[in-house]
Amino acid sequence: MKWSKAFIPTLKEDPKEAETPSHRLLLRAGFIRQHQSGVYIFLPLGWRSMLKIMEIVRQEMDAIGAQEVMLPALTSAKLWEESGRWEAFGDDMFRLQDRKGHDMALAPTHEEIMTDLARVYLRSYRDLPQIWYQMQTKFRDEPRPRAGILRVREFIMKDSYSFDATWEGLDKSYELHRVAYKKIFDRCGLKYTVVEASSGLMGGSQSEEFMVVSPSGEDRLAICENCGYSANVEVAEGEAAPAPESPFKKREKVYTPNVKSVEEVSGFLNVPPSLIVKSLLYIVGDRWVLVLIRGDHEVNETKLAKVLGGDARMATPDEVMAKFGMPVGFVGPIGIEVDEIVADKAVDGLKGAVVGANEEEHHIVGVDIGTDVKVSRYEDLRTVVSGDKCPKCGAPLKVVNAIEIGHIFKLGTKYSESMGAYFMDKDGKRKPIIMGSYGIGIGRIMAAAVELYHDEKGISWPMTIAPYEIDIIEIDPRKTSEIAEKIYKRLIENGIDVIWDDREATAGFKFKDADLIGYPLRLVISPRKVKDNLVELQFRRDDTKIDLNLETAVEKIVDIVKDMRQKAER
RNA sequence: CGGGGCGUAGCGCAGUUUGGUUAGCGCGCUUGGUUCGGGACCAAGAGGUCGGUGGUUCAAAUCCACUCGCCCCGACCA
Repeated sequence: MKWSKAFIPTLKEDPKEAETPSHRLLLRAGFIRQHQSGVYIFLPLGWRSMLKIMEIVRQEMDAIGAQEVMLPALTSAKLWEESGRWEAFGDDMFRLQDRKGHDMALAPTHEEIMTDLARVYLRSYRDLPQIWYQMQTKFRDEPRPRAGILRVREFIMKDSYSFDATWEGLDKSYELHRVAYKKIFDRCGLKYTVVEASSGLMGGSQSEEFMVVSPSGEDRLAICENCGYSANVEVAEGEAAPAPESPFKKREKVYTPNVKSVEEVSGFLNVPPSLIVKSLLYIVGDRWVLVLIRGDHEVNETKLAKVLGGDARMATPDEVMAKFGMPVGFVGPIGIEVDEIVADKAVDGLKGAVVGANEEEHHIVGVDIGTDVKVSRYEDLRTVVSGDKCPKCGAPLKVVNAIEIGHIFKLGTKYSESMGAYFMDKDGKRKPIIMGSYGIGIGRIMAAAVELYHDEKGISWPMTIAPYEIDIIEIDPRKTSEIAEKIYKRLIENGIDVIWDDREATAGFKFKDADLIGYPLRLVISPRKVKDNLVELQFRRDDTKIDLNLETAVEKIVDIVKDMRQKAER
């Protein structure tokens, strides 16, 4: 591509709406443009990178025997009603009606459509296993799109689905995906971790996420730098640091006027939050459950749902007032009449703790949880925090932000059963197809790469997903265009993705653009060096430069590009 | 949905508090010339429903009401 003919609208100044690096740089470098909140246009450079990512994904999916299809984005409400997700998706689903008044949805994911296909054609164990995938636009009406293309309402996802006759088969399909995903992300040049994830309430037995650690990410991971343990905080385990010794040796009720929150209690009584026990009321069906957790900890709703059941919900202040006649801030475990008291493990054995007195304006100090409170069971109910001990090796855990770029998931028979996807097994019995689903966010790979590889000057792409591999910069096009064109053509002949900056502009201008966009290589052609029969090759990543002899430059560059394509594969 | 911020030329902003000529500045754009290894210089130009609607006023970018859109924090959530 000649730059003079290209549509690459770079911006000299930062767009004010962009804060995260990938958002800011992708806008500035002319990769994307916003159309509305959470909806983006991919400009030529951005689309080239997206296509390269998709091609890597395609190659690795095909390599495990997966077959590409293209499903509709415009889907009938009927299928969603069958699986129960017409309701379950709620406001996250974009809905519309056709002229006849039929309900439809813009698909947020494709389990239902795939299952619908499978139930018609996969009738025998002889038809299994199958892996089908597609790359297409998904629609989710996110309550709050953010960070450019990191969280959007319209996005391209690779989603694949496996169909197996046996659970061992599912394990195999899952493992194939896990290996393929590693190859994909390696080839995209990303640094990532694979973490245990929540299998939620879907009844799935296993689920892992592929995460790129980045301050811009929305997910949070607990990682152990000592033994490599890593998990999404939704499911991560860890042992809390013990609370310090309490100043309260004797159990007594104290007057705490207008002091409700943990912070206020901590300040008023001059006691660390870890010695305060929060008492939270949950309603499970028609039962009231009191949940105890340390003041410096947060309840983990995913874990709680596992312990109490999926329908558990926190009681509203009004409900608490109606049943117990006091504000939530003064609820406590002593003398309260509930159906069960469940405590987090970190509360076990706590001595000299501070709890609500079940009486307005009062707390009780010096409480020994084991003896003073009737706890029916201690469970892991809290979200781990930095500094907790690793469950595997005991070293301190770190909690970091991360971008989820892929998720693999053993679905089991949820969809096949609800939608009637059964096959006839060897033994003549009719059985539900065992499914897995596996997603990759194509745009998120692009954004994650920018988050990972950028500096104050701009982006620095991995060779494999750069929009162009090399940028030929002419310092003075009037004097060197013949040489530049010859090299340009020969690089193209050798399969190199090259852009030739033939614009009438100063050298500095071209360098700034090149730095911003982040081409891995630059070939600088200047009259000065050409006189000595030389051209200069510059590397974006480490800002090094080497001189190449004009005669052998092309061969050398081809070797280097090929080498760098490999290196991204690690 | 709660809290905060913003909307003035393609982009970034000033002007709004205290209403008053023809709404400015930088970048970008056009034309001509000079430059040519890190976002060049000189000269001349083009470009605006001041997000929208309604109101107050002799007079509104500026005051009032409503409304639309965008960003950030939180809540929610595949």
